[in-house]
Amino acid sequence: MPLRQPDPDRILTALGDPTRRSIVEALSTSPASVSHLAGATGVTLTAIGQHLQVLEECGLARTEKTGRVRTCRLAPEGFAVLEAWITERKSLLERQLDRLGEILAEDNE
Amino acid sequence: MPLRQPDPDRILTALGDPTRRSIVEALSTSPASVSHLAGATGVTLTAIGQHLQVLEECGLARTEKTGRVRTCRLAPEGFAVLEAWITERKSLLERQLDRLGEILAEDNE
DNA sequence: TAAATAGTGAAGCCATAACTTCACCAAAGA
DNA sequence: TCTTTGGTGAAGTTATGGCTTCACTATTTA
Repeated sequence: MPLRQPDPDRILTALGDPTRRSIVEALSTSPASVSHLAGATGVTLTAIGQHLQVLEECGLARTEKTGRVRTCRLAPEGFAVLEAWITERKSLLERQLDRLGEILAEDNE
Repeated sequence: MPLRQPDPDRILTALGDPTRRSIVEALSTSPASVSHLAGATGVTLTAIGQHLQVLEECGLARTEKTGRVRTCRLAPEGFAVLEAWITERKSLLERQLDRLGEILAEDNE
């Protein structure tokens, strides 16, 4: 059972890896099995399993096993958290640029 | 001169590192010098320099040197690109969930 | 001018994380 | 039932990226 505790730190760490990004890319089209993902990324089943664990733990993916095949899909939670993080940085940054603008305006008086 | 060629891959790789995230965090409040960032992160000036290069190359930061002090600030470009990336994944994912909903609805007829 | 401060560049160390192999289990097909 | 397919777990290897040190340059201050 994965924790699925999405915080920006974990999420960004997870997305830092190119193979995991490939998995996300593949899953953004449609759900897929572990072996399908292995084929798509050119990596062993075991490796995919390990990556999936990371992706699940940070809320970027969800998986369920029916019979002998595990179906993997993206999860909205992680992406929502990540989006919120970026939005926050962007607004902080804009505030900075505004202040900079004010200072420049004052200097020109 | 850094390339400053922002693509999601580079950006996510860059943000995969905790120290680089600390730098971003620090800079989201206000611009800072290299030594200030070194103090804030508990890492050498050299290390900061290396991280800044990465952040600049992917359009997340910008720096300029006046006299002997290099001032570092966040750059909007990288964040815009990253935001676009997430938006894209989110919408692809929603499309998937919609399709899933339709299928479930058909099954219940 | 001397000393201190801010940063850069090269070179090397090292921990970690991604990956593999191997052995194994369980479901599905022949 | 035997075989194949899909996946898991443990254990080990290895490349890489983050960090350091050291030597150095360029500003700034005393």
